Amino acid sequence: MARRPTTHDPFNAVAEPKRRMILEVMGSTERSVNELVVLLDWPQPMVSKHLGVLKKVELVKEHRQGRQRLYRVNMEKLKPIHEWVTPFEKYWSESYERLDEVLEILKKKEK
Amino acid sequence: MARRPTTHDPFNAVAEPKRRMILEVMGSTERSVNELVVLLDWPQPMVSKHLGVLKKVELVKEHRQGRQRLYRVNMEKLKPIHEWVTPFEKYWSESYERLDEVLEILKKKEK
DNA sequence: TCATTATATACCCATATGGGAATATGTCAA
DNA sequence: TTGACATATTCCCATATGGGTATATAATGA
Repeated sequence: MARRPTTHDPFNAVAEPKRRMILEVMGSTERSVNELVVLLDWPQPMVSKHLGVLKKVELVKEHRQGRQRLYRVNMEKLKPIHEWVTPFEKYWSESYERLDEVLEILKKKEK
Repeated sequence: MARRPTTHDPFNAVAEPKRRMILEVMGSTERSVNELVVLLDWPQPMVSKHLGVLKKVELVKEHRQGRQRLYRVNMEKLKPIHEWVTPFEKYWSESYERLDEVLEILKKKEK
């Protein structure tokens, strides 16, 4: 089996920095493709293609309006990423690092 | 340019579910390769190869001890992922969704 | 030295990638 | 109908992937 496609899930879709930038730039605002092209200063096909990936994993919702297509971030689909990474957060503090050392020392003393 | 290598950064490394599982299983505990092989019930080369990727992006630290190699999660490298996804969190609550609708209605009324 | 244990590496292959350029589709307005 | 605008799609290619199997490296103990 090869690497899983970028369209397989949000984790893969978001591994590409350009797609993260799109989500950042959009924020909570609905944007047309052209607005994004201007804001990001990328070629239009590039924006469309990345939006296509984001749409397939439902990280963005598309809404047609005349000849424009308006996109907005679907925050729900970012939840799993947040929920996966958050449990590790409790080990980040320096105090925890020190606690860890203390426990190691105590372990050795027990012997 | 092709897709960026899995070893390019933690975002790419963690896009693979098996590598996320390794980090979950390790938690805050130092583990030898064989312990992981037993805990995960995967072929040993598979574990080693995924650990190799995680090591290259420094998501794990390696510590040799006799013929064993002990690995532990390097929580620091997970921070950027947490920090990237967290700002979107404020838009997750239902109340915000409703607020958004209210604002849309107000906008229409202005016209 | 040799056998054993612990781990890493090499080889194979089908598959998707992202960028660029060109072109297609779709929708409006006159 | 025709042209202009907005967006999507197609074609190209070098490159890395993850799984499986086999083998290499490294460290230990007898």
